[in-house]
Amino acid sequence: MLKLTRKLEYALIALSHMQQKDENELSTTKEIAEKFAIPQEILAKALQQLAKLEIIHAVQGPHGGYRVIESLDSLSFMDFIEKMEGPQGLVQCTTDSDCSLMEVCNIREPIKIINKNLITMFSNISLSEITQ
Amino acid sequence: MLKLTRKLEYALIALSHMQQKDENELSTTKEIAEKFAIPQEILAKALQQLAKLEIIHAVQGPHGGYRVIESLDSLSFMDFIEKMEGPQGLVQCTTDSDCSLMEVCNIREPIKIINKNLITMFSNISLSEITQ
DNA sequence: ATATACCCGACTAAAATAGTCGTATTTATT
DNA sequence: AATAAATACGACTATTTTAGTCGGGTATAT
Repeated sequence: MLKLTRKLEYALIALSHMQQKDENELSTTKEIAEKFAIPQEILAKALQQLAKLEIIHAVQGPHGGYRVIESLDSLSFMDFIEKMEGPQGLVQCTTDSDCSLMEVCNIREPIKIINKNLITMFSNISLSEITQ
Repeated sequence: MLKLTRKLEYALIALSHMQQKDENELSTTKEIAEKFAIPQEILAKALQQLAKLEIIHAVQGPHGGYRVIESLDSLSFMDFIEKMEGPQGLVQCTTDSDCSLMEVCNIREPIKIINKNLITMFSNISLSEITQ
């Protein structure tokens, strides 16, 4: 219920792994999948998404692979999550604004505040703090 | 992914509703379900669980219903969540300690810290702040 | 007795998450 | 030019979690 998805976990693990390497050294899906015992196909998708988001750069062909593009300092954990998984919130009405209870709901405001605090907290964490 | 379950939402709405009332006034499942357009059967279960957890008190028979027992000041949002839904954490290894990655995982420590901060934040919120 | 309300377990449905498969594309190497 | 190593990507299936339903109980005021 408050758990990160595996996709996020795998992406973070991969980013952390790539971050350790030298500037121009590439990592392949296979290499990472084997090292961390992650299903290759699903890791592949996560990496493809990271590439599309321009968080990593992809090099195709033999001897290809991925490397981190942007400094992960400048990307917050919150932005990362939302780029990967879409808008997030503790309740539907923070992202959607079409909840059937809307009119009668008696916990909307307090929950909104908690939600805001949660998002603030995650926004104050840079990705590089996680991937080192 | 970071969303509260409906069970929690319904329970909070019901608690907030009951909290408005006088000390000894009872609320029935039907009354609450109708007022907030919540499926009666599922609300019933949530209320039964709250009763079992001794957060509310049940009175059976006609003219029965529920009322809040303990002051909701003394219960934290985190405890409430875990009483209702079991142990929570951003990743499995915070609650389970049997993740296959365990040995190789390179993001365990940083995620653990974030998790701890999240739990601390939720622990510093009292239920009464939400139900007023 | 009866009706109202809580109690509870077993079941089904729906949605979100996780994982698989097949095929295409790019490109270094031979 | 052929091959092989790598990414790209959509369609599919499986699993797990969440949500909701149903059917039968028990307690008790009237």
